[in-house]
Amino acid sequence: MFDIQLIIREKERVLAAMRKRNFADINLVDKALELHEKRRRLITEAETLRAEQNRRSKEMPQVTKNGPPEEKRALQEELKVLAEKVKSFQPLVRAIEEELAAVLLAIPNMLPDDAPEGGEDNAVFIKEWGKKPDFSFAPREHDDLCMRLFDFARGATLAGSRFAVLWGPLATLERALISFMLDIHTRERGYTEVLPPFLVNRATMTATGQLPKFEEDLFRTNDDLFLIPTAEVPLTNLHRGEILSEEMLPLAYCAYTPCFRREAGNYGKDTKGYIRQHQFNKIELVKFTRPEDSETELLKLLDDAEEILRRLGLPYRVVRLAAQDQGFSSAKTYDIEVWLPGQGRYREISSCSTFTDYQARRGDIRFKRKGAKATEFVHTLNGSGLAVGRTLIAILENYQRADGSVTIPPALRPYTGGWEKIEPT
RNA sequence: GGAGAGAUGUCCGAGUGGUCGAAGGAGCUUGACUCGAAAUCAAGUGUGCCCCGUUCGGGGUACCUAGGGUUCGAAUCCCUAUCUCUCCUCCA
Repeated sequence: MFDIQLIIREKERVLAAMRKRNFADINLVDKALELHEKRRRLITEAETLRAEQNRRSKEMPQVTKNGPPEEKRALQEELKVLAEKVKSFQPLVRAIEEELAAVLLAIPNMLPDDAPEGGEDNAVFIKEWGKKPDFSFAPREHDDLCMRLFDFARGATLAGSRFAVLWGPLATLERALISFMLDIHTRERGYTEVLPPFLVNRATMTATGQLPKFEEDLFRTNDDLFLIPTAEVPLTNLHRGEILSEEMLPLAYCAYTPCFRREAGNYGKDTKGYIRQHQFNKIELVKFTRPEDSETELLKLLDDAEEILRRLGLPYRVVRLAAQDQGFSSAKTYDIEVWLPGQGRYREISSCSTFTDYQARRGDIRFKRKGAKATEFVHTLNGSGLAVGRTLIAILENYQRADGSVTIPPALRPYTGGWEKIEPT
């Protein structure tokens, strides 16, 4: 929910941010102002009448007890008319408020002034880590290795395109990665592990920003529940409608969940291999912070995600997304991109963002400072820590050997029953 | 799936048609006491919106799970939904 007050106070800045995002419906801002003004006028009028009704109504017990019956009847008649009038405002006000809410829900989050201009190609390089492996042979792509263990044909039989079955060592490797990542985040990085529902309702999807605008990206059930596209959704909604106390903050949660995405609009993109699936596993990190802490907490969260790649010895770089490439609800996003030698390029493996108070506003997630009277919205942050399937791909491609076998990174071996490699298939 | 009970403020909990934004308690804040803490005592302590004055208040309005309804008037009565609990049924 965009803050109408911000529009009133700083319309030009809001518009500038929307233009920077290359957001089409810029007229939403004027629409919001207009509706807000209309609503104010209506409310003022309706509440004046209502006050009159309440005032007169208070006379009723007195009149009933002591007054003559005619006086009571007269008062009743009068109040009936007033009540009708007051009630006639209800549908008008509600219609306007619904319209205004719809408009405010459709406006993307504000951007910080230093948000980089441009789109996908304008991401700003932040840093890189690790040494790209040197191969004495032409490195293969992940699905070219372990060919029999990635079973896209049977995935298609069972469900359709963009579904896969993993066999044997790959299934184990995926499971090992999940435990490995969760252990690091919970034991070393202070996150509380959560196992949330994988299906959520409309209100939950609306708070984090997937609804109402992006329904076509989601899988929906007959019961009007949605399969989560990321654990960000249930984790961020954990405190929806709550007032947290300042001492609780920052809160840090992590969760393993499968993620389900329609991938609408990605036809023909990454159709080969395990890169882009309708269902994939992800470890997600979510934080709730005071507004003044969100910047530093974002950097910490980013480092928590990077740590997984460092432990696994996978080379990566970090970029800051340009305005047009950023998510609708996000104010600032860092992507971690892992090196994939088979593809010969970096691919996104984690996206770490601050949503400032945008999701908190939509989900009514507030906190109260010690000693303060007023409540404030928290800031919410999240990032992948990491996308499991893509980590598996990165291991295969970076640790492949000439004979088609794959070395298991040492840090992971306690989780794979001590295996040191996956044999070629 | 069947039968019944319930949902009140940060928490616990009273309230069954008007004087209820809501008793009481806990918590929290401030003050007193104290070298300090604890204990004790006193005062204060929900949120959104609208209007007016605009350090900071004042007035109004709405909110007692949500949405409808009855009524001049609803936390209180009726209907629906959601959730929780108990019993039965079923189930990994």
